[in-house]
Amino acid sequence: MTNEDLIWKALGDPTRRALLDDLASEPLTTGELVAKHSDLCRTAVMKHLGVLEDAGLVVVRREGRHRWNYINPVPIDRVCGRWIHGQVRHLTQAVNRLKSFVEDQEEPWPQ
Amino acid sequence: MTNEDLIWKALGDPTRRALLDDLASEPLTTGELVAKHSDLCRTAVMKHLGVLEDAGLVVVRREGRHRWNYINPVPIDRVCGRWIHGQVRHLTQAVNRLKSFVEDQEEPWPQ
DNA sequence: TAGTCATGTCACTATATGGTGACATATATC
DNA sequence: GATATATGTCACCATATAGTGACATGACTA
Repeated sequence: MTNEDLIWKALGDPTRRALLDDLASEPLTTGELVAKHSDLCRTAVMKHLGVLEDAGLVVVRREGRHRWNYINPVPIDRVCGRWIHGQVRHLTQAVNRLKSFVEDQEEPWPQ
Repeated sequence: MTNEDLIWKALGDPTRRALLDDLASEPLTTGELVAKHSDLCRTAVMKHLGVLEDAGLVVVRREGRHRWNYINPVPIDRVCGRWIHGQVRHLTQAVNRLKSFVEDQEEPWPQ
């Protein structure tokens, strides 16, 4: 399991992306995050934070009895650069291929 | 489960990202993809292709007894634009927060 | 020091997921 | 038509994952 795999797996869960969204604007304690997600118990939030921390997407600072969770956008940017831009590099030719085969189809392809 | 959730979930598996890598350079039949992944049985490859198709990341064209799998980079680009760029937008201030708190720590934060 | 508050940890459950083999269908080829 | 080939489908298994409640730890506060 490479670090990049950990990042993708962490981002694969909608709850974890929501947690990252919360942390994007400001660091929050675990308790504050739990308060924002009334549908989850505290243990579930902590598990998700653990996954995000293992992936390096969240960095933790302990202060007294508080645990401050910081988003770490660097890995996101790295993955975006290495994989997604690599994919998008093929966009033009792939779209051309799609166009040429869609001419023989009735249904349009997914947006 | 929104379409965006399906995309992230599909990208969360390393095997599926490898399949997309294969399709990035050229469309392939299912049999050709199976040949490229000797560690997987054909059924497993087809399941992964089904997940990618549900997410709209792969488009299928049937030709006789062949099934041609095309990558569809449009959703990847859309997700990259809507979520990742939104995350990276916070990069500067987040990095500043990280820097300021790291001054009080010994260990550097994950790369 | 006693109590509370926030966090950490453990055992457990239900479901999702990745993987497989067996069998069915459809198409090209002899 | 008989056969080989590529794909489709089904039931099944093992494991990973998300989630929960109960309990433990550790720090602030009266």
